Amino acid sequence: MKRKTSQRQAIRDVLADAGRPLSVAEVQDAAAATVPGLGSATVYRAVNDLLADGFLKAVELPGQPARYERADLGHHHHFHCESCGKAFDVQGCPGKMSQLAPEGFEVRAHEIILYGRCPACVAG
Amino acid sequence: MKRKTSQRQAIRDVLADAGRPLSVAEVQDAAAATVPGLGSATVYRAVNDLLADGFLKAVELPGQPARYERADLGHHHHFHCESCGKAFDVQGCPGKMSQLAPEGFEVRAHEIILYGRCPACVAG
DNA sequence: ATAGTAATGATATCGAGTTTTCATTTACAT
DNA sequence: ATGTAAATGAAAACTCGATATCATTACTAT
Repeated sequence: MKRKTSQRQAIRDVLADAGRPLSVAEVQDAAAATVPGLGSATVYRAVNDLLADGFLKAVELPGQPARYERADLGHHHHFHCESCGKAFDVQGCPGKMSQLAPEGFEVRAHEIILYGRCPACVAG
Repeated sequence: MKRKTSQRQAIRDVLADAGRPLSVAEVQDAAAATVPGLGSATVYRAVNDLLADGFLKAVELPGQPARYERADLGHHHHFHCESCGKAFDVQGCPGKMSQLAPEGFEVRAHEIILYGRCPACVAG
């Protein structure tokens, strides 16, 4: 049976409150503040369970380790800061992406990724 | 000094005529028809040289090995077939992507990736 | 034709992310 | 409190794309 542990609770909390997609390394760093000594294997296991539960969904960016965010966020896209490497959510979507595809292609989904610098990096 | 070999010629030809981004494995398969026994290390080396020459540019899709296509193609985006795994070019772009980003974000570039089934897989 | 050296191909190695192993710890039903 | 089985953490192993090594092949300037 499934058990509640401080590790899993901390990992879930970090992801629930992040407001942006986090990598396993980012989750580990953040959750280690609550649970010192937290191991990466534990984070991987917890994240995979949260994915299976449907609480998280994966955000894949080219050439990057997978990030994870709450599955209940609705349609949106992502911004990848080329300076600090963090990923952010961007609301809104131009829509009608399917029309870009040539005749004969069946579009099931789309992803838009913006690249640039986040506010913190623009300021710093 | 640089030398012309049948391998490099075949690799360049395959990429020049592909009409879509090819992975190293795809290049190897296609070029092996012209140059039997072609090794993957040779393809990696030739592709890296063509990148350095500016003849190719890399196309990165999430969770996929890098693909390569001609650098002279102009702004466009990509379609990834979830059935056969091939990548395709899609012309056109909704434009004004920068407006999606929240205040304070500096957008330098964007990528749009469509997912679905290509005509061959829809038919098959 | 020959020498010099870049290119090739088989193989080993690397590197980053992720999973597995396993001894130990710990949550939880009893 | 106790037993048992799930969870943890450290380390090893694994995956897979990409690079490096090295003996051999084969362009090309002479």
